[in-house]
Amino acid sequence: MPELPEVETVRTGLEKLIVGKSIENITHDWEKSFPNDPASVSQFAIGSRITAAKRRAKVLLIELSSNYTLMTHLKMTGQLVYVGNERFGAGHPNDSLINKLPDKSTRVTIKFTDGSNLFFNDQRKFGWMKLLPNELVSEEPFMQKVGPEPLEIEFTDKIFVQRVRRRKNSNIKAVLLDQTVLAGVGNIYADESLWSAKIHPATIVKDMSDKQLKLLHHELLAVLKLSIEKGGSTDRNYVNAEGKKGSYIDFAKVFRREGKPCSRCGATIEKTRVAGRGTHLCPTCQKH
DNA sequence: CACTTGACCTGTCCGC
DNA sequence: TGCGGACAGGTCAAGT
Repeated sequence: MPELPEVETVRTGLEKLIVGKSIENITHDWEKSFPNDPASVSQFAIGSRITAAKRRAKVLLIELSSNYTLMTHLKMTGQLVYVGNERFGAGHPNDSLINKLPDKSTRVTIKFTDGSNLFFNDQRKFGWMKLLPNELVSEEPFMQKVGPEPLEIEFTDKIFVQRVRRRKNSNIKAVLLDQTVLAGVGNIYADESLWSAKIHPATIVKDMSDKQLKLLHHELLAVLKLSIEKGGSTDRNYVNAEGKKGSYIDFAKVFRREGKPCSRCGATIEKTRVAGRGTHLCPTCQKH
């Protein structure tokens, strides 16, 4: 669920909430969620200060004053939630998530010297947080092969078309989900952008025109930008760094709207399987 | 090589 | 009510 807009929203929150804080201690309850050498953790994380919160694709890069980075992937159910000292503070009802943490899904707890905490919660344990020297971050296999950031100005429609066409025999949905083609798109924004561009998700790339692909590029950027504006999509688990949900799902045209009318033509939205994923589409607007 | 499928996990929902 | 199975969907490894 956390895709580019969700991870970017978390990043913005972390930048505001934890940059400048010093780490007092880190604990974890699941090895794969925090697979780091304890000696490195005590030497390069404990006692360090958070200097920046960056993002590349769906990966968060929390930089430390020791020139190490806490590289974090939320995968499907990961959450990074900051909890300050005032648990029952203004704007937070007693039953809000931040008053319940840590809970049974808390995998890693980063305690700061001022008594506040950053909790890495992850129900399904697919996510991870690993400590690396800054210079080794770009050496990670994923970072080596991941494609360009779609919202960077250099990512033109020409480059989009060029990169998508490398996968000429695949269906367009699989290509949008391929992180080596472009970074950050997941199931929600693949479905939403294909609806916007009136393209059937199972369309094979070689059967598509440049005009169609350029339109898809345009619609994808619009969808990603709108979602960032709305704080991302909360389908099930996603919350931002303050434990709050995003509202993009209220603006979604097809995702989780199966059985409901298409806002463009009135036909009933369908759910099917494309590229091994649950796929939402309008059977009338999105023809092969 | 290009492309597809299964594994990693837990919680929820649906049918019997 | 309880129980099995399908499903959720990001990424990597293994398969065709």
